[in-house]
Amino acid sequence: MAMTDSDRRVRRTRRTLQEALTSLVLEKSYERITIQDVLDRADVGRSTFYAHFRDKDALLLACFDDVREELQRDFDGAVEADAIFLHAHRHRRVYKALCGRRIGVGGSVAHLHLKRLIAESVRRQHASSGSDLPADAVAEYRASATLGLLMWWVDTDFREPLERIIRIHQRLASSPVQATVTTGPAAG
Amino acid sequence: MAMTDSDRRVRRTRRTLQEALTSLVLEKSYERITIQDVLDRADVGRSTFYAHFRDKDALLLACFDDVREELQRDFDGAVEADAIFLHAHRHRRVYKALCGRRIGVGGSVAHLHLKRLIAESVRRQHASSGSDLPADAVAEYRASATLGLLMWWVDTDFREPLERIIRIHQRLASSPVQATVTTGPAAG
DNA sequence: TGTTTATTGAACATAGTGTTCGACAACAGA
DNA sequence: TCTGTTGTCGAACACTATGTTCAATAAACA
Repeated sequence: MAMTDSDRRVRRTRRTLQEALTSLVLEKSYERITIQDVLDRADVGRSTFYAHFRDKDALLLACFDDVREELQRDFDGAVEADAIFLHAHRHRRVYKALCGRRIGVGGSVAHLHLKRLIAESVRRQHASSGSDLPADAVAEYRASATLGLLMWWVDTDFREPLERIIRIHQRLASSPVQATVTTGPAAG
Repeated sequence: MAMTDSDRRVRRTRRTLQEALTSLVLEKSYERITIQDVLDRADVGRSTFYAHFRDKDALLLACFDDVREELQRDFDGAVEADAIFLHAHRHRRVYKALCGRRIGVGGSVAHLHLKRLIAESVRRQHASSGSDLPADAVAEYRASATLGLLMWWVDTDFREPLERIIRIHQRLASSPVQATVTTGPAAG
């Protein structure tokens, strides 16, 4: 019940299980991975698994946890949502494993958490702009957009360089696709 | 093997199963619904289910199918992505059941299909605008954004009136949150 | 070193999946 | 209304995965 991180055995088991899941996700869809698969890959006893994690999702979250905390800190500092691209690039492997299309049908636990983080960042930005649009709607719209682009980047194996994807994001986020060329000089 | 719609029994069974799943999704998350649950609710034999659908996802898609075909037609006609809000409003109950947060952790089969439809619409729009941005990235960004807003609308039980959500979408899609006031007159 | 405690491995009950098959009932077409 | 067709029933089956228990063991800690 104690299960503190101070015990080397605990650290080892958790790490092994997390790595097993991470590597499995690169091979087949998260949903089709069974706990048994993880146990086999990790070579860890069944009862040991349940001593640490409630279920598969808990393990997935744990995989994502360290990385997520770091992202949280990055976001608390920065105002720009761009931070997430830097972060994803730094942790390419983890993002590839946990956020790509491989996981689920268009979504995942990690996906959900990422969106929440981005949405908060957007909400902070939007708060100071005094718009009459519903804040939640704006946050949801922009967070979904950014996350969509991020997922695309992940799924295309980070083909575009970091600087380029950030520039793409900035252009998409700040204006219509035609970029700074508007149809008219602020009609209305 | 025939299983034509001309047989009343076939129609009845399929309808019953679809309605069972739809109603169950309103009660608990799609992932936690078992085929057994559907059978119990529908009062349909196990073997009968497999005579019609390969698995749970196939049934879900069938639930969504009629509605999806209609949406496809609407989209083929319209250039605007707004069409989807009209459609969602017309089929509130289905959208609520199949697209809300209730289904999965941030995503679903229906979600994926919707995004695909929206992305195609976006791609058509974007094709004619001659931008230097990667078309896929733009499509993914905008489709995710629109879908995110749509999901928000669904999850808030269509609180905002149809006209309002469409206007919100247009403003979000066509410019920064500050709306039509740009930072400068087309620099470059 | 001795003590604590995480891990093991097997066993178990439970639950869901997907398939089969004979008996039955509902159907379409004449 | 009759007749042949065919969808449905329901029970049985093998199979896979889940989640829990417990005594024995091995590893870590201090």
